[in-house]
Amino acid sequence: MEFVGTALAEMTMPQISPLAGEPIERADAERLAGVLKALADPARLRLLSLIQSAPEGEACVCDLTAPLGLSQPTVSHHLRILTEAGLLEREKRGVWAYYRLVPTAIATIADLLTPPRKRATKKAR
Amino acid sequence: MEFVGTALAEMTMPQISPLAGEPIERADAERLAGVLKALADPARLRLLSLIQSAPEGEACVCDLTAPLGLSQPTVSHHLRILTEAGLLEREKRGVWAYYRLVPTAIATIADLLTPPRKRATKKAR
DNA sequence: CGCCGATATGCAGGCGGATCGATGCTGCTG
DNA sequence: CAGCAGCATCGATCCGCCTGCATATCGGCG
Repeated sequence: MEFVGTALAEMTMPQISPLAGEPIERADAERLAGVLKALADPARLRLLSLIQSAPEGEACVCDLTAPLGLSQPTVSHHLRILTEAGLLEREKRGVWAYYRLVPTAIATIADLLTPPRKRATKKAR
Repeated sequence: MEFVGTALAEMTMPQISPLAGEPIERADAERLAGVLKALADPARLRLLSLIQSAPEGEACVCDLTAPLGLSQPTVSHHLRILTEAGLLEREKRGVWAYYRLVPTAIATIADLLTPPRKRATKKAR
């Protein structure tokens, strides 16, 4: 369901802090859980790590299957989930599909989880 | 598996940044994924939120079943998972079991996810 | 001491997800 | 224009997990 892809944006804009202040709504919990579920997999964490540390910050599928020890369809599957979650972006160049991290996606998730050490609205830290 | 409970501490100490710098090892990925998996559930996110926003920052099972709309065994099950993941701590007082957030647990996860905003080693492309 | 209320655990059903092999699709390339 | 290489999709299998019902356990109370 690619609604997950929009979940990050929807939660980012109102800047809700799910784990601070008022109890979160069921819908917010499901959206955040959807994004976290995309992260909560060893293979996908390693994919993000591999792509982030790749030469140009990008990598194609053929570069990722070997380090992971997974079949190409499985890697494509994980990349698809990460992309739909809004964590990766895909660019097709010729025969290759290059994936790279969406700049602030993961940081956004981290901010959503971080409780407000400060009072009301936190700016930066 | 209560090894998950120790996962947070193990990752915290060396202050590894799974999603920054070198590609993470398989073991680190599995540990982090284990903790994230505990978070990646709507019911558990709402539990954390409810407990955090409760009067004394603590709540017993009987206070949580109604807001969640889940059966008591199911709520106990989720609380158990969160506790084993190191996110909650349990205190039995009389007949009641009070749960509260482990102070910096979630913030630790957020820090693990947060890429180095500080230009430590990587160039921020 | 026996009952009741608050939790935890066992058990089972049902659904989602991780994985792989096979297959289809699309650009290169000779 | 064949053939091949890189990816995505499909179908199937296997495993883990969320949930509820039933039951066990433990502490307080009459």
